[in-house]
Amino acid sequence: MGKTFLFLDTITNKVDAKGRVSLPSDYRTIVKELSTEIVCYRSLTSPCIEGCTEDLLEKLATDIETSTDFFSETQDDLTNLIFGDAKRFGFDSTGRIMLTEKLLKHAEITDSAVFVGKGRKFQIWSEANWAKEEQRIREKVRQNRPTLKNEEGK
Amino acid sequence: MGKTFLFLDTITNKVDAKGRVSLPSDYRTIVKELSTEIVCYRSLTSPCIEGCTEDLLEKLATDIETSTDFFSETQDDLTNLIFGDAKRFGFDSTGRIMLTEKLLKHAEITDSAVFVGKGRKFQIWSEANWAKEEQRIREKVRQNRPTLKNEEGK
DNA sequence: TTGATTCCCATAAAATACCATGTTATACCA
DNA sequence: TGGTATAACATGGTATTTTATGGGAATCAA
Repeated sequence: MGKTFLFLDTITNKVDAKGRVSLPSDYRTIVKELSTEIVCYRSLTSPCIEGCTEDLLEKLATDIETSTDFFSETQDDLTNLIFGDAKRFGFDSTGRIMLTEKLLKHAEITDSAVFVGKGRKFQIWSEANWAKEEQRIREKVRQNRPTLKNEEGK
Repeated sequence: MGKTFLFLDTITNKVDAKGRVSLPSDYRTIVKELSTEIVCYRSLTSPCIEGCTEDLLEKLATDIETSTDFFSETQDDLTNLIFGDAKRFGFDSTGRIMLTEKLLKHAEITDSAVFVGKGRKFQIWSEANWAKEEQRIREKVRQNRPTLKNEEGK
């Protein structure tokens, strides 16, 4: 069991004409420490990009393999959905990754990217969409105090 | 505890008149790192080609040997189908493989091949069939979100 | 021979590494 | 505590490498 690391904070960086963005330096530290890479994919539920370490996906692959069998339809659909959309992103010596057109479009990002830490994962939003989302979340919490015991309820 | 090796992303490459296709460079990297080879066979359930490293097929063979009761007779038959259908594909110095007529026909591929990462495996689709398949899966997810208990890590 | 497969070369485009600079954050010292 | 030196960072620009892909020569089988 190695060390664990959390993606934290909310950081806004510029996206240049080629789609390059600086990965927040805290995130880069995590990647280096774990000797892994960043993987990003379109969020299934929100107009944002989701990211995590390749470690985490690797673990997911193993879990899927052991909980479903080689020929199951579930395994087929799940793996298509997750791994087919995910892409590995390495950063150069200046710490930048190059997001793809597909991801940028899904998240409606043009010239600014907001990195939002989510623990083991993080998200990348456009400024406008993140402003809306943050407001939505805070509003929801104000009206309905969260509880850890019942997260699945809804 | 080595690096992780996952087939990711969705990449479309041309199939030229001779039947040659570039294997995505990420995939080639995996093959080189593992000192293995690519194996392809007709999907048992979809109009697509399925591929993986020879390593994985070996693992499947071992699994069958050591836990015959784990596999039903039907599944055992299916594995026979796979091994009988599977063929090794090496890529040339420019990174291309040459798919067989049998495989191309099964997947209805003419001039474009879509490589879809599935973690330990990948698939190769025609553009038209993949568009349909992706839509089917995303529609399914929209109506019934899969439970990925391990998505967050442990 | 013919038709197919493998290997090699050429090139355009895309991805990546590298360099330079202004800015911000951090460390250091009086 | 305040002020300055230093390091880290974000970001624009450029150079270099990798990759996909077309075409041709060499090899091989029937």
